[in-house]
Amino acid sequence: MTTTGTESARADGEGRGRRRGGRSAALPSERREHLVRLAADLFAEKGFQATTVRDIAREAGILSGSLYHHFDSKESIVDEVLSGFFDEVLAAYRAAVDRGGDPRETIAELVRIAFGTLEPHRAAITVLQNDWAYLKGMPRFAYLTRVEQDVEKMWVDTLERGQRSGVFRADIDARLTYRMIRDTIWVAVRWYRPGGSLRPQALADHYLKVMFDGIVTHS
Amino acid sequence: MTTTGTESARADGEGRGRRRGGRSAALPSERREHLVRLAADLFAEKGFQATTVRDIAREAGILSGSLYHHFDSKESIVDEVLSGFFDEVLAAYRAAVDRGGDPRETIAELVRIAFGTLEPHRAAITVLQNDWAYLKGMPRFAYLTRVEQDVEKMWVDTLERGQRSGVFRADIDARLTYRMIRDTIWVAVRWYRPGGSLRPQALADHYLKVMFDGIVTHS
Amino acid sequence: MTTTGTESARADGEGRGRRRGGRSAALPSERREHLVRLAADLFAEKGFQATTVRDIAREAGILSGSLYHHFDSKESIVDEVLSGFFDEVLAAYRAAVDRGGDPRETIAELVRIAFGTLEPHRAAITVLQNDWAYLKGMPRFAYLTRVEQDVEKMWVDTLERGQRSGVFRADIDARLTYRMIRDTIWVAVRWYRPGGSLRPQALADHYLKVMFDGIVTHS
Amino acid sequence: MTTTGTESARADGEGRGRRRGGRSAALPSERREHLVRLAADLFAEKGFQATTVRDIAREAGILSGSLYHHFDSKESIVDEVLSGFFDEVLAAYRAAVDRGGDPRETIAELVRIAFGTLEPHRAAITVLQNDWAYLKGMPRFAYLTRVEQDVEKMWVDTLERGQRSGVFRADIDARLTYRMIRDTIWVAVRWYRPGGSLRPQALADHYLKVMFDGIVTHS
DNA sequence: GATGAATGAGTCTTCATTCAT
DNA sequence: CATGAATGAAGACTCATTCAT
Repeated sequence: MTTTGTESARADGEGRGRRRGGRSAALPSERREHLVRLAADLFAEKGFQATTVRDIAREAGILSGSLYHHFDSKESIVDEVLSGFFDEVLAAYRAAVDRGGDPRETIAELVRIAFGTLEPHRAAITVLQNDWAYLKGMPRFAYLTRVEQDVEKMWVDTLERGQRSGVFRADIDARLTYRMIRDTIWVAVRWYRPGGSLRPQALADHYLKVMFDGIVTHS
Repeated sequence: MTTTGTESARADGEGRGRRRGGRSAALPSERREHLVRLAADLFAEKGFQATTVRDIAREAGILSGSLYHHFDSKESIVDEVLSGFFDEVLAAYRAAVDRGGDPRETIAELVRIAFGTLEPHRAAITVLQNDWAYLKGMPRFAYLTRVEQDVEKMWVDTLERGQRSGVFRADIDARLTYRMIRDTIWVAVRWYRPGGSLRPQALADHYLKVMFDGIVTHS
Repeated sequence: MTTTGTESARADGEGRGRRRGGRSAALPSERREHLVRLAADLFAEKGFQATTVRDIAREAGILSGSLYHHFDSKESIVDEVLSGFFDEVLAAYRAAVDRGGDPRETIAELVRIAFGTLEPHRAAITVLQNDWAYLKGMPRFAYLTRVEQDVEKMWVDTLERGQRSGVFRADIDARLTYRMIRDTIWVAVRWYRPGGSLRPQALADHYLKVMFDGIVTHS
Repeated sequence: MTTTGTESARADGEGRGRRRGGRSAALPSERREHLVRLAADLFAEKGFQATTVRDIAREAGILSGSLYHHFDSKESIVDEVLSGFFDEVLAAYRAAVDRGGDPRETIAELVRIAFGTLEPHRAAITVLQNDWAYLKGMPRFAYLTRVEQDVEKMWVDTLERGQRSGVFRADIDARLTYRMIRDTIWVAVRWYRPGGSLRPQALADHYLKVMFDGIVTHS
C-alpha cells in the first residue's frame, strides 16, 4: 500500500479490498491489469476525454458494457493508471532522498529516476501532462495535488541543502528551479519514443550535463 | 503574417465572413475579438473538449446558437486563438534571428520572446500544452505541426551556429537542447500566474542564468 | 383574381392588397417577383425544406433578415410560387373546357396545356411533385387539395363525355385514367430539361399518340 | 443481390455491425427490421427530412439515442429502406428479362412486377418519389442513380426489341416511353391505398390495356 | 430597404452507464 | 463474464425569425 490512490483518502482498513461501495474489485487480476494497460495507451494517445469506453472495450475485444464487470467507471480506470505510476515514483524518490548523501548526487539520482519512468510509465505521464487541467478539477483526483506537493518538497529540500552546502549556486530560486527540472523531464514524454535511439538514461545524462554546468563553454 | 490558420470559417457569406487573404481568421470585429478572448480563457481553464459552446456563450451573456453568428464552429474559435499566438511569436522569432549577431545573444533574445508571450498568450499556450494531442489529430490543425518545425529550425540553427563559433559546448545535442528549452519555458504556463510577483522577464533572466551556466557553482 | 392562393380563403375584398395581417405586401414589385423566382429555383433544386432562407438571401445578394422586408415567412414564398402556377393553369384549363367541342380535342388541348406549363412553371411543378406530402400537411396549403379536386373534375368530366359519345373506350376507368395522365405529364419535370432538344409540344404530341392509340401496332 | 447499398453503417464494432458482403445493410435482426419498417412508414408519410429521429424512436417506444444502437445514422435507415426495395425489384426485373420471349409479354411482366411492388414497398417508392432530389445530392446515395440506369436499360432494350420485331410501333421513342411508363406506375403510390378496392394487379391490367391499345376506340 | 446581432426551439448524434438474460 | 438493448443527459450545430440601428 502507498499513500496515493483513492483508497488513501478513506480508511477502509481492508487492505486490497473492494473500493467504492463494494462494487468493483481492486484485486488486480491479470485480465484487469491488461485492460488498464490498454486503456492507458488509449488515454495517452487520444486524451482521457476523447477516449470512449467503447474504444477501450473494442481494443480489448469485448463490448463496452462488459467493461463494467471490471471497473465501475471510466474514471476508476484512469485512477488505476495514475496511482500505479505515483506509487512507484514516490517510493523511488523517497528512497533516494532517505539515502541522504551529497545533494548533487541526490539530485542526479532523482533526475535519473524521473527519466527512468519515461519508458514504463509513458502513458501515465502523458495523461498527467495532457489531462491534468481536467482531472484536477474532480474531487476524486484531489490526491494528485497532494502528491505533487510532497514531491516538490523533496526536491526543494534537496536543492536548498545543496545551496547551503555551497554545491549549488545561491542566486537561483529553488522552487523555480525544481519546477523547471520537473517540467523539462516529464514534458519529454511528448517527443520521446520508446525503443528509439535515445535511451532514457542517455537523456538523463544529457540533461544533467546541461543542468549542472549550463550550455555555455567555460574555459 | 498569416502563415498559419486554416481553410474554413463561416463558409456562408452571411455576417462577417470575409477572410484576410482567404486563409485565416475572419475580419476581426471588436465583438468577435472579445468572444475569442473569453473562449480562450475557458479553453485554457477546462480544456478544449471540456469547454462547451454553451460555456462560452454563457460567459458572453448570449445563447449558444448566437455564437454561430460569429464563428462557424467551436474549432474555428480555437483556431483563431492559436493562429493569433503563432502569427505573433513567429514574427518575433524571425525578426530576432534575422537580426543575426552573437548566437548567445540571439538565443537569449529568443528566450526572452518566449517568456514574453507567457502573459499575453497565456491561454493559447495552455491550450497548446493540454490539447495538443487532440488537436494535432485534426486535419484542420495540421499547420500546427508545420509551424512547430519552422520554429525548431530557427532555434537549432542558432544553437549550432553558437557551437561552431565556440560559444556553446560542442558536447550537447542541439535539437535535444532546443526541445528542453522550449518545453521548460512553455510548460511554465501551468504554474505561472500573471500579476504575481514573478514577472516574465525575471523568469527569463533566471532561466537564462541556469541554462547558460548551470546550477552548479563554478569557482 | 383566381380561386387559388391564400387570399382565396379569406374575403378581404381588397383586391391585390396586403395579406396576413397587413404585414407583407402582395403587390408584385419587380424586386419581389425576382426574389420569388430565385427562391422557386432553389426550392425545385434542393427541396423546400432543404432550402434555407439564407440560401435564398445569398442568391439574391442580401442577408437573410432582409428577406423579411419582402415576405413574412418562408412559407409565403412557396405560396406565391405555387399559386402563381395554379392561377395560370386553372384559367387555361377552364377556358379549354368551356370552349366545349369534341372531347378528344378537348383532352388533347388539356394535355398540351399541361405540357406547356413544363417550361415556364418548371420550378413550381417540381416543388409540387417533391414537397407535396410535406406541404399538404399544413393548413395554409389546404387550398392545394381543393384545386386538385377542381382540376380532376374537369378532366374526368371530359373523359366521361368522350366515353358516352363513343370516342373513348368504355372499359377504362375515367378517374384512374386521369390520374395516370396527370402523373405522367407532370412527373416529366424530373427529367425534362428546358432548352434541350425535346420541346414540350413535341413531348405532348408523342404522349397523345401513345395515349390515344397505345404502343402496340394495329394493322 | 446486393448490387445496391452503401459503405458505412455502424462503423464501430459494437452491436450488430457486421454487414452482408461488407456492402449493404447490417445483419438483420428482427428488432432492426421492425425499426426499419416503422421508419419507412414515417419517411413516406412526412418525408425524410421532416421525419425526426425522435419521431422514429417514439413510434418504436424507445428514446432517440437508443436508435443509434441499431443504426449509425438517420441516413443509414433510409438506405436500408431503399436498398431493400432495389435489391428485390432489380432481381425480379432481371429474371423477367432473362426469361426472354415475346417482348410484349416481357413488358407486360415488367409492368406487373412494378405494380406488384406498390403494396410491399409502398413506403420505399414514396420516399423515392418525394425525396429523390434531396437524396441524390448525397454521395452515399450515388448508387440510386446507377441502379436507375440499369433499370432503364432493361426496359429500353425490351421496348426496342419489340419495335424491331414489329410488335410495338416504330414511331415512338423507347426511352421516352419507358420514362412515362415508369413514372406513371410509381407515381401511383401517391394515391394508391393498400387494402382499397383496387388491387395492384387490377391496376396493372388497366394500365396495360391503356398502354398497349390506347384510350381511343378502334373499330 | 438593408444590416448585424441575437433568439429559441429543434436537429442529429455521442456516450457513460445500467441491467436482464 | 459477456451480450445486447436501452437510458438519459448532454453536445455541437442549424435555422426561421425578430428587431434596433
